Amino acid sequence: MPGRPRDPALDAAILRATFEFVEEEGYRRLSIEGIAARSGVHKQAIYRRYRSKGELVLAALGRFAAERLPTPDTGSLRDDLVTLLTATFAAQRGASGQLNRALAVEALQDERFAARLWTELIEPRRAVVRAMIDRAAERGEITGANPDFFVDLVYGPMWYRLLFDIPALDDSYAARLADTVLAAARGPRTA
Amino acid sequence: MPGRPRDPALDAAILRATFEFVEEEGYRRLSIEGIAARSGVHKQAIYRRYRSKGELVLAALGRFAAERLPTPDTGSLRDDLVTLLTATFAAQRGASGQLNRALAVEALQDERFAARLWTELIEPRRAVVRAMIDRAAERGEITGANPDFFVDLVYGPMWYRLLFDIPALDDSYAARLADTVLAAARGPRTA
DNA sequence: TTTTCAATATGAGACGTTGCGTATTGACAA
DNA sequence: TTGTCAATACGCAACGTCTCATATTGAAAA
Repeated sequence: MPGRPRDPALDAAILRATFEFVEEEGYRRLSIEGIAARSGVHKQAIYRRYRSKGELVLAALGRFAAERLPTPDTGSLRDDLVTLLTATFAAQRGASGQLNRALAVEALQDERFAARLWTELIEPRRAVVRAMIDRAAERGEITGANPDFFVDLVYGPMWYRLLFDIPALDDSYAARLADTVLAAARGPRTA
Repeated sequence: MPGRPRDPALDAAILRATFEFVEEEGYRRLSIEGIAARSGVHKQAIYRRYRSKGELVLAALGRFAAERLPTPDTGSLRDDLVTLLTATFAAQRGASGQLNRALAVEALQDERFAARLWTELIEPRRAVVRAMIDRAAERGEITGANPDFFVDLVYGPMWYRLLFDIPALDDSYAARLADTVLAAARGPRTA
């Protein structure tokens, strides 16, 4: 039962190397063996911790990025959205974007991993937006129909640009998206 | 100069095998060697025609799916959108969806291929929606600001669900999305 | 208290597999 | 004579597994 404990320095070295690697060279060249070589950690030490590259990237993203995203509650749906999206998009322009791309590749090739990604990463972030929408509905700011669908409207364009054109995800894009979601959530002009 | 001409039967066999393969087994197992084995065509015959798996899939999608999408012009933006999205989403639930996923994987790993994909496939489809929006603006149905941004609103959620949950792309999703884009395009309620 | 022992981690290195993309060969069609 | 065809082999990269000797830990035995 006791056994030698895992070296926490290796945990950190692995995640750090993953982060740096993907930031410098993009997802294309990211490989377990590459991370092992870069971090000086043996390949097996990585496989002992993560079953696949996807799990490793998921852990790396959780460690370095997810906690830094805000959970705004300003009293205005638009301000909440702008705050969240500005920070989120800024992260996508850095390592987070590359890691998200990596996760997308893994998810596209493995349905079970896609499910894990959804519940562990995507859904929690959806919940943040859903809560913002719910609060706005309570305040009477919008009509509360289908909050879940509006969440797609928020994150859909982000992933779309994450796939094809990350630099498009700038502050003005965030603001426009916030305005647009707001307009849509308010319902058709002809009440 | 002439030399022996390529066998058109091979062209067809390759594309057909690609189509069937991806439909039955998803993208995960799609490989040039697998397609070669399945179609009875030799690997080199494929490489003679396509430089990479991405180009092959791009060709297959162009051949079997892209031409079947409608270019509606009903006189109503909502009807145009519903018609286009219903047909597009239906295609995504079949082989087109798998092929698009395959293209996404290739694009994520190769910037140059991503650029090709954008200009050859994504942009033409965006143009269809942009044209619909432009016509609506001319009719005074909507305010004509930023048609390109609204195109993101149309295709963003589609790719998002293409990544994580294809079955969600049903007729009701198409209708809701059309309604929502319309509401957003009309601008804020307070004129 | 000291020793022993089972359990686990570590780096090093090798292994078989898959898929990539390239090259060679000889037959064959224009 | 040129380019396609099938067949086959090749080098490369990365995967994921395995064995080995060594190191580190907690618990049990002396």
